[in-house]
Amino acid sequence: MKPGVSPDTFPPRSHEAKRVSVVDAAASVFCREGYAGANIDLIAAEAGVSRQTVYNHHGDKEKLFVAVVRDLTERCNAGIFATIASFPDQPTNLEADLVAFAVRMNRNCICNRDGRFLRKLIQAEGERCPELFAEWREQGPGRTWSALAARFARLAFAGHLSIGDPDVAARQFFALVNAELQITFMLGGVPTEEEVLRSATNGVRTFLGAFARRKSPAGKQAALAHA
Amino acid sequence: MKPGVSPDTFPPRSHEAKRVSVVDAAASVFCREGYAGANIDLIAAEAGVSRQTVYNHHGDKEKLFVAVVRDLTERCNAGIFATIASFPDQPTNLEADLVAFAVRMNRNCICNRDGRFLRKLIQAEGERCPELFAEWREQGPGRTWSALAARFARLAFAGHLSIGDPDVAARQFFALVNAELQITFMLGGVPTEEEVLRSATNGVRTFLGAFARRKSPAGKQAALAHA
DNA sequence: GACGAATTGGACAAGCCTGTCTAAATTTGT
DNA sequence: ACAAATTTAGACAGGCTTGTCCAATTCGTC
Repeated sequence: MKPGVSPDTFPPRSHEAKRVSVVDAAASVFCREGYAGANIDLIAAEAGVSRQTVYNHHGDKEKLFVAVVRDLTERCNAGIFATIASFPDQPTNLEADLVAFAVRMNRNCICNRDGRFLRKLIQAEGERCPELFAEWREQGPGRTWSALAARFARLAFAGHLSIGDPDVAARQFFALVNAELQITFMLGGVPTEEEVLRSATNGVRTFLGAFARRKSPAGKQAALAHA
Repeated sequence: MKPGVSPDTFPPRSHEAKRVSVVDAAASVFCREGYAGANIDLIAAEAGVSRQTVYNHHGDKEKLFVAVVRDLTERCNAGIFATIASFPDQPTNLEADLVAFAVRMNRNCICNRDGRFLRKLIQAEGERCPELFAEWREQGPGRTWSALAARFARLAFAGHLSIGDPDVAARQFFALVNAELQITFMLGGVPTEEEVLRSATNGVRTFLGAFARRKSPAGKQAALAHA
């Protein structure tokens, strides 16, 4: 019989599943307590395994930490690129499409578990492990920013935007869209769906105020008689 | 020493100076190593005092940490308000004045020692001490943001900007102006003067692209009589 | 059902850190 | 110069954590 239906206890897991459990629990504890304050016993308990299993899988605390950061980086990158794939290359309603994209990016990459944890680990331990986080910087921002800039450049090329430097525009887009969430992020909190939507709406509006083409390139925006 | 006889010179200079040394060293070590990883012996050595002196002045590690955060908050707030006082209320060249203001704010409040340390402590330990950082939130952002919003509202009232919500505009201004420094901030680094200037210039340009009055795009706005 | 591999729980040593204590040296105010 | 307060170095106990070892148990697979 399979005793895996009890919701309170851990169902039986494979070798690999336990490895993942340990990394997940370690991410949570490292974030909550900091590297020095993280306790292997607590990680083991939170993962539902014995302490010995943690050592069997990952060697020691430092190696476990590295595994956590690599894991989070990989998963976050996957989420970011998946979301970038949904960038509105051919928008029907530019403002609404960009807001929706910004909200997706927030929900799937920035505010979700992996995104919050990775950001906090980078902030807290970045200086302690220069080479590890230099690697993250190449793998993460180094690629995602240029991918995003390419999308904005395409929007501009198609006549939807009037952009000088696409890299600058991409960074400013995210700065604007998250402008009202900074303090929540700083304190490690999770913004509500309403806050995310409001910040994104305000941000996109300002972004388009600066970068939207004012001469009605495609014809649909001609309805908006501005000044 | 007779207590109460000389109310003007209560604390011997060296005594108070040592207290400050300890707080400064503690800020540095708490930031570098995290709260749990911070070692009182190291703090004492870095402050140039004995460990016992640390305990004499501040009681225990937790109290020392609280003293550090309060100290940094106070000093940062002073710097922020001093810089806000230099906000260009009557700009001669709006873009240049706003860029200069943004650069001042960065140099004096965000990138300096106190600003970097306070930000890192908030990010790293904010969740561990909710009441302490709730207090910071009231004392710091709660006041500085509304003061800044008031300055932008005045600029709008004077006809230099076309703003919907001044609070939103203030937050977006700083988001834009620091847009290109985010990763450096995240890793605890200090941007160069050139990076700060470039980010501020790009940010202000976009900000004005969204909020500058559109009536006279290329002319000198200072020529208009202020009503 | 049986066998090998993985897992568990607990004991264990070694090291580190906090916070206290003491006696000696130093500084401060008068 | 004197007396009180402060500072210092070092020792010290108590607690906690890491990483290892091991015997007993459970799991996966044939």
